[in-house]
Amino acid sequence: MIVGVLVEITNRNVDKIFDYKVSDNLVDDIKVGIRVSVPFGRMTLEGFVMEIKSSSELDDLKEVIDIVDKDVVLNDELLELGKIIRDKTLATLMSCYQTMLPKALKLKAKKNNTINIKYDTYYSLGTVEGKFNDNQLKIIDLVKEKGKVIRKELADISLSSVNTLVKKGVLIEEKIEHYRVDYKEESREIKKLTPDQESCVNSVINGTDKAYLLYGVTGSGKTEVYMEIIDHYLKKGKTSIVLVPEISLTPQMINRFQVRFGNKIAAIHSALSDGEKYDEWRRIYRGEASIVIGARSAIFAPLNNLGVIIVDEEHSDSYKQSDPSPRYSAKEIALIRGETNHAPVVFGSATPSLEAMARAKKGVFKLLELPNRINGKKLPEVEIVDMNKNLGKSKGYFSPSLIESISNCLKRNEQVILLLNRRGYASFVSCKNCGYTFKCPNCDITLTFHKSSNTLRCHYCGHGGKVYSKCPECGESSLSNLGVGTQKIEEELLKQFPTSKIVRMDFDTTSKKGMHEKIIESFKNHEYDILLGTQMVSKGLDFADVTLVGVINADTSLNIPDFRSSENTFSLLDQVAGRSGRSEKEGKVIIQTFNPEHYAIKLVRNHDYLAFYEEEMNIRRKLKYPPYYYLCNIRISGKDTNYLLNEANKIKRSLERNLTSTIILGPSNASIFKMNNTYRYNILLKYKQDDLLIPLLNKILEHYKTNSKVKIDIDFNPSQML
DNA sequence: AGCACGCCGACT
DNA sequence: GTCGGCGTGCTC
Repeated sequence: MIVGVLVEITNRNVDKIFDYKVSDNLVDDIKVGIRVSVPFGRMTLEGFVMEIKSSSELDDLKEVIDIVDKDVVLNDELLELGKIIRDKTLATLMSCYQTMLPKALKLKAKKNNTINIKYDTYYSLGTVEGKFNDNQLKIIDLVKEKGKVIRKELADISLSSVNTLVKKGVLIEEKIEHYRVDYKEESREIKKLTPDQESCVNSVINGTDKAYLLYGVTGSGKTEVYMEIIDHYLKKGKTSIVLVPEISLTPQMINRFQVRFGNKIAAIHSALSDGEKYDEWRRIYRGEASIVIGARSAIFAPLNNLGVIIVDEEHSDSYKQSDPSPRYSAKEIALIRGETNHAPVVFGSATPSLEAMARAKKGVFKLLELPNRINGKKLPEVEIVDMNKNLGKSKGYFSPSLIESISNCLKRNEQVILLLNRRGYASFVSCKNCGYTFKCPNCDITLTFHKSSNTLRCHYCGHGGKVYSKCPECGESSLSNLGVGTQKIEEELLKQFPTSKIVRMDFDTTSKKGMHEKIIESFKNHEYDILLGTQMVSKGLDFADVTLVGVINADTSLNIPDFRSSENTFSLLDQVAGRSGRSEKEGKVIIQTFNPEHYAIKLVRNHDYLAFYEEEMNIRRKLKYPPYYYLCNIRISGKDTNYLLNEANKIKRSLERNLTSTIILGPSNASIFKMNNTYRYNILLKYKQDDLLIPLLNKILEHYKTNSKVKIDIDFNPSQML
């Protein structure tokens, strides 16, 4: 027997199958998809068995040293899926497999993990013979009564007595696997669905479409729809995956699923330890959990019999992995797994991504709508405050209107959420007086400020410009790249409302484990009047007494150098607006901005997503952005700038020579041009369809794989390009 | 990823 | 004459 093994090195030079002989004593346990250890050069490595065969083209083979797993860790579906992801992302196959597995099962070049299966020790009765003392008799009686007793219980009597009895054969010791995560019994408390919700559920469970877009306003009860669909498949013996952005994977959210489905769920989130994640993985693998709820990587859950895949908050950019390769989109993988398992995929959002809505309009996804809030309440009234008119009056941060609304809200003993928009809070220049920002004439994105060269540059095409000392719009010398933090806002807020209780929720205050949850709980319990936070407060929170949402600065996210900045801004504002007035009391929203006429802000007033969609689509078409064109970013990095730029230009010329229908931009400096003493250039591709692109990029990667001076990273549909 | 091989510069 | 720099190439 010969096996083809993919070894645990994530490097293009060895990302291929190596053949090994299998000795007779291992033959019976060899399966495709298990891990084995093999000699590799002078090293001993682990690797996945990719194929089993009887002959090899080489005749001098080494032998497999040992088998690591009894059971398959990569089943046929995942093995195949890895190859698809490799082909789509141009990552190494090994990196694709590594991202599919929990840390405990990843191959380990070094002994970097010692995550073990946890066992509980139990005792049962053996042959009861001889004389016993009091402790021993107590133990024997207890075991006799219960049949099997956990070590901890016997330890209360005497552990040394237990040990003696084991030695004599009176007690038999047994280790039983124990999961670190515990789920309560389900209560199967099912809420009555509205006719709208019911119709959405029926469309999916009776439908024949491969994918659905559930477009439902904030508070319209999308989660209930998901749960009902899942329940339908559960009753048919089928399993489900629910993808949620990590930020909304809160204990409350998990609890909602647990209340309904009890221990049939497995929740995979960042608060779990590696050991807990491994336990959840095994429960899924063994079919003990049928509903997997988790962030991006949960799309790789080793479920059999997949019935449906839900992608909640579909517009979230967290579904795209951008940093370590493979740069995959969990949404795309959801469609692939859906297709192979004949399972529908349901994408849900109150502000769908343009890509999703465009596909829905084309009929690629079936559109389902929930136009009303579940409690019959209207969406909150939104007031847009022009901060240009508030200059000087309120030291910038709070308009009289916001102050008044907060004050009224506090008087009524209701609660306030304030959003400090800090997205991409960085290096763009804007006028403090009028809010003017510098934009690229070619790409219509905000230019980024480069301190070192004192220039403004476009990260898409490389267009550069000098920094002005005066604002070209209003002529004031008030250009700055300053920003504010939540701490500063809290101080200002306390000056205005000295008796109010304010809690901050941002990266700093939630970095400690459990703090996020704690802040939410205490705010819910009315220990605070005002919740002040960054993007974290915009999603999923559901507080009955919040009747005012204030956005302190709507513009920051509008100015980030990204063609999606308008989309992200509209989505953020509409989502955060949805936190207000979710229960009986009517809600209000105040948005402070320097750009009151910008469509991404103006259209939030009437929650007019569809008007925003139309307007933004026009821009995308004109500027050749998604969903009209696909993007692909090629990053070229290395230590030697001159050499690098020369190679980048060579790559550009090669692309130009071979691709006829692709637009090629750059090379331009990446926004963080120098990082860890390596320099980075970007070449950006825009294309509708180009069959020659992937083969050509593969050729380029092949050409540079032995060149240690140039590193090439390719990112299809990048969510951001740093 | 490691590790050896190999071909040029500065030393006992 | 040798030690050692790290560019290049290979690992079933």
